Amino acid sequence: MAQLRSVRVRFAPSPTGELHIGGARTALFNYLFARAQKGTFILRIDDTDLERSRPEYTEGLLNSMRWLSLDWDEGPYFQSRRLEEYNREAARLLEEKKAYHCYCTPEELAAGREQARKAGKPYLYPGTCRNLSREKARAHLAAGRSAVIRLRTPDHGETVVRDLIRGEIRFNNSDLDDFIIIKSNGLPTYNFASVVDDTQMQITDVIRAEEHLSNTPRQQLCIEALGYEQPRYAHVPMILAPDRSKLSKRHGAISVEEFRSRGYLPEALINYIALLGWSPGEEEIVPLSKMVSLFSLDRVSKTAAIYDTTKLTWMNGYYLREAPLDRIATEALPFFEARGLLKAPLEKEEEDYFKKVIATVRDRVKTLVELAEASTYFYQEISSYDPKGVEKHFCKEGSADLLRRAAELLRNVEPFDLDTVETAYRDLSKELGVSTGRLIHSTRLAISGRTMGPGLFEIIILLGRDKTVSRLEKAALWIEEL
RNA sequence: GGCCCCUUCGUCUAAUCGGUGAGGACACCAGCCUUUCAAGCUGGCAGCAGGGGUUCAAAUCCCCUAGGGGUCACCA
Repeated sequence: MAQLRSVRVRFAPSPTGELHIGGARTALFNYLFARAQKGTFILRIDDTDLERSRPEYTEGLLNSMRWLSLDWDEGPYFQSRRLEEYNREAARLLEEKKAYHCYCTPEELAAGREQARKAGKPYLYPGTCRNLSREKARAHLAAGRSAVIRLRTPDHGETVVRDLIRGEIRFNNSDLDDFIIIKSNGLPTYNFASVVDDTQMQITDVIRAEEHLSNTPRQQLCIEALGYEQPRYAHVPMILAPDRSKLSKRHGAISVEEFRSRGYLPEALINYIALLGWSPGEEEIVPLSKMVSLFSLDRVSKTAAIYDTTKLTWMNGYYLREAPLDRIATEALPFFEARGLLKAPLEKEEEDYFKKVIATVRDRVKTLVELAEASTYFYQEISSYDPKGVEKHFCKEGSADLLRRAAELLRNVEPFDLDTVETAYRDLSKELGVSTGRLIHSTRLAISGRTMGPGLFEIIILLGRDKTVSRLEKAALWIEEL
């Protein structure tokens, strides 16, 4: 079908918490759709819930979006600054008798619901105030009752939602009641505010989580009453927690900020969440720019996905290994600072060394937290030796001597470079009549405190002659004191 | 409970008008490589929720059952 209007989509979070991966993925899909269609991506903050909305959450939301490089073209718009729009539209509906004031108290409504529950019947607002006489209304007002505004919805017929992902979904209007569009505090409800904004902002495609599917007929009814054109809808599957329940804070790391602080790279997180509900085709490692050219809604699945950080972690390791060194250095620095290994800003020399350390260590870690952890011995003296390693490599006869001979060798070897040191080391092991492995393993433990890590000779060269020699001697002494 | 959506390896998914030994990725296991740990390479394990139809032929279409999820607020 020919595209008449250029595409306009929006991501409309409510600032009641940090951006979590479900929201991030909805934002991503909107972003991809907009970019793929050369359309406009709008950010709107749905902050009509006075109780729960916090400005600091808005700030966090924006930060997370920026960090993920989900840049938007318009906004952020704030619903709280558009209240006159909702009131104007509501007034028009009132005028046209498509909406009406309702004076029922929350207590009365709750009582009705309770009664329905007891009777095992579904509760629908009974329409008490639907055709209230002027006198009755005045009486309620005089009695100090406050009013809400409800939409007058059809009792018969059906409302059909045409969903780009799920096809036609039919709802009986008789199952829908006259729901509230303006609360007694004068603020619009979600279903109404959302619709007024979407129409006024000329949103062409509403792409959002499946949890909104059931609300869609209500919104379509609003749009119909307002006399506007319906947007297209696409409800993307939910992301569920590992226990199959709806994502919430109790499920551990689910906010973008948390992933960030746990040492995940934005490109890895983006790539991973894209795969939750969307399939790029053959290759799963897809950078954001590539995603744009590959993205289409008909490759979005209908099935809810359970998120599982195992694959994300693998992917993070991949990006950690493959990304340009400078980029990793930038991302890693805060983690090195947090461990007290470095303090920004770095001197030129410090920075060069830092990059060398990262280059040798990054191949075997999966997160930036691990990267910093695995780099400590390049910055700090050895405070303890791995106990299992001690048992294996330090407790054998002659271990201390072995290390002393190694120290002696390294003190004198020229030039102090990878090949020369390695050759000398192999020669030494022959001369001493021990396996090369034995010599290597005990050296590694002595200079890094660990049994695993980068190639030994890389560590030695990077650490430098002086530190290596002194650590070997220190270890020899330590063994003798055992 | 009413309404709505969904159901392919443990997890993410492919198989887009019915014809495949049901493909890939992560994880797991084994082997190779190797100074350790990773990485990499090779191989392996593992799935169409169940039951009925329709059809020469069903993961794919229809119905039922079961399971999961969502929603029914003066939350969004």
